[in-house]
Amino acid sequence: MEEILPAFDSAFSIDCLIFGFDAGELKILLIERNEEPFKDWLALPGYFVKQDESLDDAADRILYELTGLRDLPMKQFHTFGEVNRHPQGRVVTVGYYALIRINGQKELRPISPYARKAIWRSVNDLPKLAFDHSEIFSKGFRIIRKRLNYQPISFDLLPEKFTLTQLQGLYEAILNKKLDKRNFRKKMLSYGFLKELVEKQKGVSYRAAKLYKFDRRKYAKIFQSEMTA
Amino acid sequence: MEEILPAFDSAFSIDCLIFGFDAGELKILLIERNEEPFKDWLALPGYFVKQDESLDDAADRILYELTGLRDLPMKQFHTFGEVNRHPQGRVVTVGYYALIRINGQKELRPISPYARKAIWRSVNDLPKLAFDHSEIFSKGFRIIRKRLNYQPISFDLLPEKFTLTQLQGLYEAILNKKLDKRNFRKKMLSYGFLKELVEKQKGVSYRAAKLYKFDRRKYAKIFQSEMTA
DNA sequence: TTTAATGGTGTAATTTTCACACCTTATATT
DNA sequence: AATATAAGGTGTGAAAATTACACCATTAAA
Repeated sequence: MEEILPAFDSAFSIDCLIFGFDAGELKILLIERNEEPFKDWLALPGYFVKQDESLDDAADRILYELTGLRDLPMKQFHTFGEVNRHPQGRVVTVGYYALIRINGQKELRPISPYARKAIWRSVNDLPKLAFDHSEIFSKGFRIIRKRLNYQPISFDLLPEKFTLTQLQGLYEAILNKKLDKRNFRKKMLSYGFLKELVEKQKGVSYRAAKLYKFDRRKYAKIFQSEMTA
Repeated sequence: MEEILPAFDSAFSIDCLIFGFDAGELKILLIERNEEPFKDWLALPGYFVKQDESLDDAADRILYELTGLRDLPMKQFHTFGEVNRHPQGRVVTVGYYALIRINGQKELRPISPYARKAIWRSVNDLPKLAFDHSEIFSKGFRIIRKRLNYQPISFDLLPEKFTLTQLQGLYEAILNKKLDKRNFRKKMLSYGFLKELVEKQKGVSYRAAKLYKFDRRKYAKIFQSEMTA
């Protein structure tokens, strides 16, 4: 191959915003860095892209190496390219996000030595993060929150079987406001992608709620235009 | 600075999707390449980012050098990172877009020798473009079209004074469907950011239409939440 | 004066959104 | 067994937004 690319001291990286939902709180997955710079700081799971892998592939690999999570349906949300965002050189980073089920995941265990551990932290209680990761988080969260107004995206955050109250709690956590119970239920059910189960909630000390499942088939049919973009 | 970045043969670039509107047609700005690879092909205006400039700064500079257009309010829409998208090495490119007034622009004149000229082409009649630019165009156009459903973004595409019919024609060109005249007018006027002028259209051989101006102040007030994200 | 072309306007039906309160059911406690 | 606790579950009316729909007015050119 001819060498015509500019000879830069630069690289690109991926940073991942992985949202989870647990105990009524929206959480995000962070790693404890085990490498300079920002050794011992909390950071978004992120690392350099290799030369022979696409951004999407890199996002999958990097998330796996740093947290043990695999094959999440991650999507790009923004690319960050300020000149001095990385102390050791020019690094442009592509932000990816996914929304997942916390409890559906086995133990989080970093494979790579660059992360000491991976932990969930409430989005309402985040410390200052390494690099410009606090800003990456803010930007990504804003984008995802807005997206929720146009299309329901949150089913991957819940257990497979869930109650309408759980679903509402999730929406409230993301949008950061109270919703009306009757109107919320009416609207969600009207979409037609919730499948009512015979089964009921168990182990609660009050009236057990009906459980629902998310019907991906119908969801995809309804929102296919949004999904292709 | 310590050298710790991976020593890759790689670079990042910017590609710009500049939309214009003229004679009832939505157009896009292309350059005729004057450099290998893809010499003589049509391409999106795009080039490499320098090491000491941010992505946003690079987008401004590159567009200026290739087309003579300056200081457009460009925004990122997606980053493309397939391994073999560039024949000469690993190049990740960040897509930016803007919507502008074709006639408000002085003559388009590339400053850089990399482009022979810059031309407007109808989006409905695009040839195969250099690199993966055809795909970049498709993806960007889809994203922008969808965005139009949530917020009016198109005033920069029209002359300063415009008729409601022109505005409707623009919406129809972007959304690629017919709209109802009365409903469209009612809705647009209800936003409150169109200022009716006393002046009328001139030089038409039929009843002259009222002219309107876009009130940026009011627009910003109404859509500020969308603009900060 | 006629024609061609676009400008400009209103209403009723439908759908969507929003605000709002009470009885029911399951369990735990006494 | 009775009661207390905690959440489950349900409907209606008002207001707002969306949709469908057709005809006369105005201007300049022929």
